[in-house]
Amino acid sequence: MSDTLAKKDRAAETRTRILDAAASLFRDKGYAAVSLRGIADAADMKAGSVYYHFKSKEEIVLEVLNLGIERVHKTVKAVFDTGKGNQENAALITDAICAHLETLLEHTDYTSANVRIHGQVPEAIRSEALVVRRRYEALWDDILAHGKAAGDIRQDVDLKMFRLMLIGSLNATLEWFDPEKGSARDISRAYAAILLNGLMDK
Amino acid sequence: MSDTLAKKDRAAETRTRILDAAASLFRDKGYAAVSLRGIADAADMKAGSVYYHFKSKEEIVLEVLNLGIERVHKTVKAVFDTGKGNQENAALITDAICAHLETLLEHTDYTSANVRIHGQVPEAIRSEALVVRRRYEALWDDILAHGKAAGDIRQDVDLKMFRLMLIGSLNATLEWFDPEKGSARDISRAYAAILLNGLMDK
DNA sequence: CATTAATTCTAACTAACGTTAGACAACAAA
DNA sequence: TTTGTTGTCTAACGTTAGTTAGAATTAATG
Repeated sequence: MSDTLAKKDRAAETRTRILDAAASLFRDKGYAAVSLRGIADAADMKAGSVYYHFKSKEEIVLEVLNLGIERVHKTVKAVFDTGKGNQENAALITDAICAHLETLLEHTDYTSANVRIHGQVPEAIRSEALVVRRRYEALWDDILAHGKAAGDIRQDVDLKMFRLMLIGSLNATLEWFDPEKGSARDISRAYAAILLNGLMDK
Repeated sequence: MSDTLAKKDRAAETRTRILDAAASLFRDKGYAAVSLRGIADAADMKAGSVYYHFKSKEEIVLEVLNLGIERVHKTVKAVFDTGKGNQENAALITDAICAHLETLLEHTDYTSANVRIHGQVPEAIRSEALVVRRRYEALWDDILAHGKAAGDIRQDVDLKMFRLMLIGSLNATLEWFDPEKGSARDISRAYAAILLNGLMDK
């Protein structure tokens, strides 16, 4: 019974093991620097066996990229859907920023792999991955439009540009983040405060 | 006369041609994806000849990285040195942001190569490049400290974190910048305004 | 137990990599 | 013209890359 289930899932589990290994390696070393033999090693198998589950390295990286975006997307969307009816916009946007940043820094290699290697993969892959990425950007456009409609946002801010800066600055934390020197939560709070209120006094 | 000079400089010119080619390729494709044959091609020579000027690929990338940082450093430092006596801090910081961003987006492949591949090079190289990078970060710490001393900066902002966010968000523009859709100058202005004043009204 | 299906492994292929040694060319000095 | 220096080229080296075909293994079905 659970045997049959386990059997059915065995291939899927191996697939996941390969993807996990790939995500972690891509995140650490970049796309080109990771070999299929390296991925296979980390997934406890031989290079040739990987091709039973994926037909190329590019297929693996595409799935890693998409899973990465989908995970942040889900988290941030949940925050927005929950809060948009009953939270102030400042609090709502702050929570959404925290959701993005904490997922990026703590919860999964997929998200950080996405950020780090998106610009390194072959163009055909990148443009496929862009489709999923655009959906996530659109979510942020919704969040910001929601705030603007309520009149809580400065009129002179270009929201497209703000969204680019927001996501860019959050993703850039990967380059220096060290959990020993400050929790993801603290960093999220500080980032949100600066993005919402700025640096200068008055 | 100018013959003798040209002769003396010939090796240096070739070196520069190699570095230019390498910077441009690294910027576009990442570190591992660029081959010495590719660099040689772009510099109009054969792969073996490159080794007359550099002893390894790592030596090339280290020089590209360092030249990249040094160029932004020089530009931003000039702005700071000129303005710190007679400019308001908001204007001074705005100008420094513009200097960084315009150098990054328009003036040289070296700077953008640095941003894109710093996380991809072998650790030995990265830690050498970090020395130069730290000097640039220290310049920004000076700029911000100068603003804080004048009382123009909000007391509750962690300046170390702000500096990380500032540089990170500026560098991230590389991922989407397209000169056809907006000049580097316009983007710089918009970024500075958001960083200094924030998103929210009041 | 025999058979079939689902995985994994072995072993190889071609192509490309960074690097090197030594022949060759270009040019200045003599 | 000969010589010496500087720079480039050719050709190869050993290694590793992504990928493939087919044998070997494992587990489920009859």
